[in-house]
Amino acid sequence: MTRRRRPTLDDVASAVGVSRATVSNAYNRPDQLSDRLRGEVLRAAAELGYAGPDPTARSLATSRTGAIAVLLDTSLSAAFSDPALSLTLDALARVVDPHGHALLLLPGGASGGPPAARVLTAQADIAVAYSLADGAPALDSVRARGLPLVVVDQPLLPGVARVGCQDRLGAALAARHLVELGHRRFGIFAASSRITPGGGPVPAGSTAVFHDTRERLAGYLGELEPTSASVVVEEAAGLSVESALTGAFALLGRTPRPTALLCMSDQLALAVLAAAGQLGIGVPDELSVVGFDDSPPASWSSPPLTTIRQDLAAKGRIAGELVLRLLAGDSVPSPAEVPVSLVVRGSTGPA
Amino acid sequence: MTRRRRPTLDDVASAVGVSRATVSNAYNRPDQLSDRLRGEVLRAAAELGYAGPDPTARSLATSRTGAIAVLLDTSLSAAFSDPALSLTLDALARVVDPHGHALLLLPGGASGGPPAARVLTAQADIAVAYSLADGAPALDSVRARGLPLVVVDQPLLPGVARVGCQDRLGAALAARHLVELGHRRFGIFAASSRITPGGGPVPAGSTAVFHDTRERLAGYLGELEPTSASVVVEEAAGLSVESALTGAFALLGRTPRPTALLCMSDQLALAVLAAAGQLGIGVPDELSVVGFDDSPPASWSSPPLTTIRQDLAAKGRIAGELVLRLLAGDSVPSPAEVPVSLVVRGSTGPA
DNA sequence: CAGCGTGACTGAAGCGCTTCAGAAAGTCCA
DNA sequence: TGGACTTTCTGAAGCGCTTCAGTCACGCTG
Repeated sequence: MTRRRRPTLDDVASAVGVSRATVSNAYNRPDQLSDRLRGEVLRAAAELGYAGPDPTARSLATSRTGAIAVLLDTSLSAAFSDPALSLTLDALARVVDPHGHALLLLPGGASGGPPAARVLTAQADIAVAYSLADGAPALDSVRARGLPLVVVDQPLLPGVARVGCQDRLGAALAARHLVELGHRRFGIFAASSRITPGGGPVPAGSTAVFHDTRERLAGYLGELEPTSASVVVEEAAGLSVESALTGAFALLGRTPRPTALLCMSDQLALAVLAAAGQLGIGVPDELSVVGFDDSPPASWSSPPLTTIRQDLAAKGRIAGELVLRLLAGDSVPSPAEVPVSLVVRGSTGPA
Repeated sequence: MTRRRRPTLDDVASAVGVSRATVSNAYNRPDQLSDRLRGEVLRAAAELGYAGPDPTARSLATSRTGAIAVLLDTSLSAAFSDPALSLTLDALARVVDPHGHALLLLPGGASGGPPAARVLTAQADIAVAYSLADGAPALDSVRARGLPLVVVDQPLLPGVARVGCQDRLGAALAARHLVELGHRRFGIFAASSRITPGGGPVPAGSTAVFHDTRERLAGYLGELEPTSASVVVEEAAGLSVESALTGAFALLGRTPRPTALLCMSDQLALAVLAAAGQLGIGVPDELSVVGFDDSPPASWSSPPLTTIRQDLAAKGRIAGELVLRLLAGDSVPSPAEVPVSLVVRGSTGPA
């Protein structure tokens, strides 16, 4: 099979005996030519095996690629084992899809985000960054290219559109709930939040590189500190379920054991539930656990998880709308935040 | 802020006083010019705010986009709630990433795959189809464009690279295991396998549109039929956890209740475990359950799941290698299959 | 019948880059 | 010292498409 050169617009044009522009119009502006001629063009195209304008060439001419670069902090499997990401991205995709935009995934590496070079050579009209660490090099590349940018759950940057959630408030709600239940010994469980993931106890005053971690921590502490309750902070070593479990065991092994655990995500909270189960610690009798996100698995666990609900689908949808507006040339919209609320289920009880 | 036209290669060239080709070489073939000049070029580029060759223009000139279109059967959230997909895609990404390829996600719609138009306009060098229904229109579009294609868990098509697993054998192993444990009343639990998802009992002799479902069913039945055991087949209505649960309840509500359930994925098996738990049916005492895939959650459940292991990461890696070979111009490699094996854990026992 | 609006189609100028066959200028060795 | 190489850089031809300013012919109006 000699792989003949794919036919081009010109081939179709000369086959029909019209100009190249006319064939282009047949595909892109049907109103610009008579139905008769258009039919003829399409027929000739089919005969020649011409599948429509080459996407790349079209992109060059229109300076539109139809792709949205999604900058992720981690590998794909790690990223998608987080239901919150899946939901958010799905909602985003649903918004932009009807406008012909697909998602180009740029997974992160060791540096905490996609390599700069990848971003520079990615074919995309706009970038969406999802919970990248502060100062990730990928963000500089986006800027260098002059690509519009939407950030999700990240600090607000000048000239950048942003959507997030009321992290601090949510954390405060969670903490207040536990305080009101009479708890005095607290543990806070964070995902890996330092660039070099080691995990373990987090010394007071250290600063996370992730915006949401920082904010939630501030929310928890803001509520707890006035009560003079005891607080320990533990950080998971990585993003895997295994490292979450390890961290959970460490937290439950502290003496005196906290009676209430504030987890920065449902994933972490579920790991705590699993660990507590294995250790024979009764939830909520001996231990109260609060999650964050209210992702679907939160309601399936036993006991079902008390958590902070944020509307992840709405967050994704908003991100999608920001993308569309930026792409339409609107000026950078003001940052948006989805509201949070406390959802009390079965994993919390009186101290 | 007047958004000045982005600088181009030419701008840099004339700023330095060299030809356009030299600037191009400075980026793509450093050996083609002296280090001194290259440094000068890069410096001028930085000064002008030139972030490197425009990806689209480069693609047009090289006829390489650096993107791999991933054709999915479902929405993103549905797709990524399946750990098997995440793992496979992650492994694939890791293989192709070092070669500069990113994944362009084309989620499926109602038609059971991405719309044909999306495929025709997607900027990609090659397509990877993951478990699409037979005859999905997206596949025709791929062919029409003359894009190379790698299919995963799909029937072999002429001129297409394929990787799958030993579905039929795996299913047979699972069934044999249960037969040997003395079971006589079987239930088979399939994911939604008809184009119009209704769910419910599956009449004997009906044909699934998904290759793996078909093969696994054949494997189960091939082992069970000679034993004259009773077999009922149930299909989930959709891909969500909810519909899996609904199907599980339906299956457990049959009278007489099957004592052994063969599930076509771990996800389905876990749903059965959850349903059994709620109904107070003891596993493995009153009910044996076997999954398929051996995805990570299979070993976390209680009881841990007996399942058919397939090396998902290997499958993804092989898919990635097929992609690279096709992209390198190799002729279509012969189809590959990852082996399967029975992993006996705690969810199966004597009848 | 002059004048004009309209529908249908075309010519040509890009979009920004890669690449290949040279040209120019050194370098080396006999 | 001169021919054979090398190294370094350039000119120009694409890559395949979109788009805009027209051209042309036609029918309509007053």
